[in-house]
This record gives sequence, structure tokens and C-alpha cells, in this order.
Amino acid sequence: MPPARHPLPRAFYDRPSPAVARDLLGCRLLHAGPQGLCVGRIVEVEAYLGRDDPASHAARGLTARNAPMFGPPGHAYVYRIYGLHDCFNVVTGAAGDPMAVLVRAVEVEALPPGAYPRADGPGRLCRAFGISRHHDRADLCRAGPGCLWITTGPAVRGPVATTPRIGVADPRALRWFDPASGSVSGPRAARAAAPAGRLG
DNA sequence: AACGGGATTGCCT
DNA sequence: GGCAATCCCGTTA
Repeated sequence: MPPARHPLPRAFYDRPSPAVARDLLGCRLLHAGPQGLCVGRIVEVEAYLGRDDPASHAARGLTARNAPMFGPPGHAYVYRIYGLHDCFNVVTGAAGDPMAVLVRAVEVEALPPGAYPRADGPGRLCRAFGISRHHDRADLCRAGPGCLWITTGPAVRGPVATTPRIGVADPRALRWFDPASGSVSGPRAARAAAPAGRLG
């Protein structure tokens, strides 16, 4: 399994976040960090929209924190939550149209020795992969030492499940995950493909 | 300048 | 299942 050296092109990210989110399932996230190469298969994502999504950081317009969401697609948006954990997002859509995909979980395929081993949850994923706010605004369309990028990966086997987003009071099904993966985060019910989850 | 809360996690009962 | 940890950001004054 040689590390793919070809990042997904910027055009991939230049689409609405729900489409990008769904297509990111099965792709590989890579970080060539100071401790070594981190690789994982994306198994859980959530889409965040702009003005019409109260749960989105961009719902109330441009601020210092959410500025990356308003920037060009194919860049990272990393923010800190609860004063403890970092969350990694992929910016999608054209500049000025704030949208993002929260990467909630990956199946770990490779980590440097001694790294925190779990990546089932946005905070754990960042901890395991060494992703921090230093990566805020990082360009995901470049590969190489110090870079953070995403490549194509093995397609999801079987159906994909969707549910409302975790911790968000909004009924829209904007979360996608691979119900066959053992690395999906959230409470038990949020990991089941049925009946709460919808297939597709 | 002060204040309230969060796209979470881990430890406790 | 409940709740504390912990800090920065966005809002309000």
C-alpha cells in the first residue's frame, strides 16, 4: 500500500459540502508530520453549510475564526473546541461561499510509533494524526513532507448510511458514514445503519 | 472589559 | 448516563 502521492484536485473540493462529504468516504487522509507518516481511510464525515445552516460556524457571517471557510476550496479549517480538542475540516465550495466538511473518523492504516492510536472522533483524529490549529488554512492539494492531503482510496463496500449530525439540533441528514467500519464515532445508535440511519 | 458556551472526550457512578 | 475539564471566540456592554 504505497502512499498515494497525488492529492485530490482542487476541483474535487469546489462543490457543495454535502457532495464532497459523501465522496470523501473511502478516501485516504495523509499527514507527513514530524513524527512520521499518518494514513487513514475516511469512514465518517459531516457537511456544514453557510447562512442557511445555524449549526455552521459561518451561519452569522465572516469572523476571524471561520475565515478559512470563506476562502478557496481545498484548504483545511481547524478550530479548537471546549478548550481541549481540535477539529479538522475541509473547505469546500467557491471562495466567498462558506462551506466545510468535518472529518469525524478514519480507520487508521499507519501511524508513527507511539502515536495516540485512535481516530474515531474529530478530537481523537486530530490527536492521532498530529493535526492542530497550525494546520488551519493548510493547502490540501499538495503532498510532501509536512503536508496534509487526501487521495482516492478503496471504495466503501456496501451501503453508506446517513443521519443528522452529532451534537447538532437539525434534522437534516448531513452526516455520512460507513456502517461496516468499526471506527465510526458517536453513541451506539449513531453507528447503526438502521433504522435511524438511511441507506444511500 | 466581561461573559457565556461550544461540530468533544474521558473518567466517574 | 452524568459531568468536569479548559480556553478561545463571538456577543454584548
